[in-house]
Amino acid sequence: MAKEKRDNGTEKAILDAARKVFTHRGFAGARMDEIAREAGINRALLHYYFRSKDKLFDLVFAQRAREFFLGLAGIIGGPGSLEDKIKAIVEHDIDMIRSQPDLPIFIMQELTQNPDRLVRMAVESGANPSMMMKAFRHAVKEAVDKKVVRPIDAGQLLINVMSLCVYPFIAKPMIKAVQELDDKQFEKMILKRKQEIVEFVMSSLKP
Amino acid sequence: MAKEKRDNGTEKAILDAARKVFTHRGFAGARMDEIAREAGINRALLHYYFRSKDKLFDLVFAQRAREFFLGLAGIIGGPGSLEDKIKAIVEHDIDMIRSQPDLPIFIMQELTQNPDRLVRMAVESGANPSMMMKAFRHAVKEAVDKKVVRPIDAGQLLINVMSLCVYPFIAKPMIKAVQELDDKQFEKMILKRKQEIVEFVMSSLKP
DNA sequence: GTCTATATCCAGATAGAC
DNA sequence: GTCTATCTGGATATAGAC
Repeated sequence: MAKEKRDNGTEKAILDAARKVFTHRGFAGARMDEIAREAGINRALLHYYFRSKDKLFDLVFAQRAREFFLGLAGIIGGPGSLEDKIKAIVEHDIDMIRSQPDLPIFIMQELTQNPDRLVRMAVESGANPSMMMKAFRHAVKEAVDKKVVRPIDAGQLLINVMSLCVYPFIAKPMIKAVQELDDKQFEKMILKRKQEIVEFVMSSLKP
Repeated sequence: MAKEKRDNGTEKAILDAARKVFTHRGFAGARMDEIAREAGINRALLHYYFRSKDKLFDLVFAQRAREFFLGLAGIIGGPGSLEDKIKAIVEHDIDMIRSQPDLPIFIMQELTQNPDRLVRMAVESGANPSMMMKAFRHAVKEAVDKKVVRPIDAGQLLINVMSLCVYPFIAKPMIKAVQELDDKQFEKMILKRKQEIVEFVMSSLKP
């Protein structure tokens, strides 16, 4: 198995494993040993590739946060009518989170633990919140002026849409218990939800 | 400082401290040492009172989960029209979480880590999800029959209302960054939100 | 580059004095 | 009941052989 230089296969295996374990357990709950096993190697090799748990975590977190934000930022800040944006946000959010259900809670948990991290990352990535919100506010204003939607605060509306998409995944165990769903039924509920959210929001916005 | 029997003051101080630290850091991130310092005592005394970290955590979690659910269950399962229920849920949720912002993320994180915990606790507490949902479904059906609201799935509606209330707190650091709010402005946004949510939901439900 | 073995550190838990 | 000192286990990190 001896290779000569840094093995990309191994490096990728580690990063994949780290992503999985950190996302599921959080930084404090993650064990280097579990990451190693998941990657099919041993702890020593982990440290050979990424020196420390902190360093590895930083890489993973940055990557995951980007996943979570970048697509979204593009939609919110991009062109299109308000209705287009809302539909695209719902589509994007639900698909993204469905394929990695514990992503949001991971991001939020680590972010509450260390809020400046986000600010630092945002600066580095060159993302521009104020441009993005400006575009969104503009779309809202346009729709209101055209009388296709009732007057509403753009900030609150954006929070509403995100809430409706993300929360069900965060609260999954609770919802399953309260509504007595098994995994299959929960999945079915989520599938209906894209349409449900768009309908719920657009219906609320009718003038 | 020597007392003779179990000191209620100390016990309470410990539980308060544990509640605070566990809720903020999660089980894995919490340190017995931090709890001790927060309670103004030392680690040894912690163990004297509550034997182990696990035991202490179980107490705290059970208490917190009850806080989160019980009031809510009463509202959802209780009497009143659909609109009454919705208003009461929003009122209750926002007030509760405002006074302890990292409660939801704590519950959800620990619950994903160990989903059966909730089921066990529910059984012990005698809570009855199916009765509760039945009452809620009934309220929805009644409102639909009376034509005061459009037809809608009761389960999805309940998720919608909870989402709108809880998510903003979970996503606080993100919202602050994206919408460029400081703490004061965030607080103002939340204050407006009770009214905003009720309006948003009722407006969506119009037939 | 990958492994086994080991060092180091830290956090939970106990012993024993007061 | 409360403290200081200590034990023990587990987890991160390094050394060194292959």
